[in-house]
Amino acid sequence: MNNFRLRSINMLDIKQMIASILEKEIPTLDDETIYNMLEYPPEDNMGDVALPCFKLSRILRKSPVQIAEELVNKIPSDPRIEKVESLSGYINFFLNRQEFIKEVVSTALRDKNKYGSRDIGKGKNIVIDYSAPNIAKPFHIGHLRSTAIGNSLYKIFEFLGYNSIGVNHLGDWGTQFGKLIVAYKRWGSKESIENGGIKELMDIYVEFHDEAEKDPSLEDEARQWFVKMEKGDKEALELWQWFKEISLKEFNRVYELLDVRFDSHAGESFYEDKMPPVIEELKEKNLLTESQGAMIVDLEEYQMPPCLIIKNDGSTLYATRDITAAIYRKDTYDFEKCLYVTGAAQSLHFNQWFKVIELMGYDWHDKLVHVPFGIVSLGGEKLATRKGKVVLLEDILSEAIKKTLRIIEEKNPNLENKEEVARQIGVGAIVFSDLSSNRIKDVSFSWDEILNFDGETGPYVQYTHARTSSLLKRAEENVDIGFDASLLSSKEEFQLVKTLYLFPDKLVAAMDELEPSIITRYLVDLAQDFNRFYHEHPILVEDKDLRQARLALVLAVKYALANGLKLIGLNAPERV
RNA sequence: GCGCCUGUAGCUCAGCUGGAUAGAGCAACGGACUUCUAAUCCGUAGGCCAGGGGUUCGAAUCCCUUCAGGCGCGCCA
Repeated sequence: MNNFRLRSINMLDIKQMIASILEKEIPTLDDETIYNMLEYPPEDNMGDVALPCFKLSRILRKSPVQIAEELVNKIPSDPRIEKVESLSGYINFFLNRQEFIKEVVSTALRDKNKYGSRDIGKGKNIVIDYSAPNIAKPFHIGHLRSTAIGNSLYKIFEFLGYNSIGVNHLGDWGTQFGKLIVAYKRWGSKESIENGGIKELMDIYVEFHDEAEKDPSLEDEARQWFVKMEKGDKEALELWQWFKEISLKEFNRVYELLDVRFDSHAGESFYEDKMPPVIEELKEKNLLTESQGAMIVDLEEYQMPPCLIIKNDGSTLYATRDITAAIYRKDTYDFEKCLYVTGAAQSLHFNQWFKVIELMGYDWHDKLVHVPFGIVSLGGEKLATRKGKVVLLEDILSEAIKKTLRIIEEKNPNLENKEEVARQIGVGAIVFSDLSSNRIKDVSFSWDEILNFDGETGPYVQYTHARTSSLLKRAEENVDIGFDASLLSSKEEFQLVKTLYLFPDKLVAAMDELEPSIITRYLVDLAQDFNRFYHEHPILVEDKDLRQARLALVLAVKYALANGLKLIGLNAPERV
């Protein structure tokens, strides 16, 4: 999504600052080019921003070492820069630390819970399709990915000024309901379903598949029930509605725990009556061809298998629904982008129907974006609802909450509202873990790993945030931008500020790459730098000026941690 | 068979718009609580960046190729 890409959005952009100085000294290059050549050096003794001169070598026909040395001497002194050095072909810029610290910390203190936010998406709508569980099937660990990634993207776009529209495209239509009706009539009862909820529905669904292997006529029966649903049969629709209610009740319980909300729940059934005109349109545009009794859009020209629109029995498919839904959403929301947060296994499907939208002549086809993620496996095996091989998300969340409560009882038994804090941290641990590696990687579910609260975890970052709160509460004094930055002179403090400085850029990178894990990992870095600082330097010291300066840094970090946590869908409790 | 994705420390992963000695966490071992919450911090150990070619002043990063794993490839979503 390169059209989201911006240069740094920092008010204080140190690369920009240095690029504009260099531009005057290197007339052959514009500041844009120089800007992109600048990098952050790996070691402290190499300064804070560096320009490798190797590429200049060819243009200027001199050795990189020579170029670096000559340029260093030409660069005029600047109050924002402490010194400039040349080292083996690099020009290393050392910032005026005091000024840099002042600027970065003050910005955070001024912006507070808006720190890092922007209005670059002002007036633009982003539709995000995520979660989308199937009715009557359990909400398992695999569904968490779509939910967590989508929810986080929702918040990131909002924070950067877009108007996000969250859509839960519920899987609430299809032949599986026919199967459920058959199963219910044979093995279910009103009471058992009322009591057992989705677990009971799943059990009879699994039973259906077991029995259907022996008796294939059950499949026909199921299909007939689905046909009845489509024809508006009262009994069928009442059962469907009932299954849906039971499922939604449970889903909502999970969404409540996760703090996830949607702006629309228009699912598959919503598009039932909207498909015929779209099919008509496909016909009019001469895109449909008959093949083996079905209607398809041929995509051979584009090196893809055909996109199936209508089955040979006349019923529609998911591509039909997705095409219809996309057109509906474009009409309804006039989106800048419409994101589909679903598994990587569906890539081909999305490429196919995106192409169909293009062939229909819609110029907004390039605003549709599939946001794929890797699969969750369980001990190396794929999760399969039909086999009953699942780990329910609710079970994982409640285990994590229980564990958190035990830790609180042990470490901080006098904590107020333990239950709520335990929920925030327990759930946070799970969500954080799910958002900590690149979306595309497959993950293997492990109880040990997901219930680990040490190291690079949600509880670690939340704990660090609570530390900042605790310090500020104990201090009981006003912290403002009047602090003396020259007192923050240690390497831990400077390192912490350097990391803090990156926060706004990380948000843009996360949006640009549609990758919440960029924020998750950043928070770990920031928390690590903070904890080192915390360990090394007492904050609540006697000296008022020093205390004020350190508290200002603590508060600035607190804003970044809290805002970052919020953007990946976690709470930031004041006390743990 | 064709296509897409992945392969970095024992494990889980960063780093991939090429740049300075490849970084974290977990696990292991050794340290640090009379002091702001030890869900913390410090140290030790652990790498032919899957293999092989190429491009380049410079490759974990780009290109080609081989291997391994995952996923997909017409009436499920």
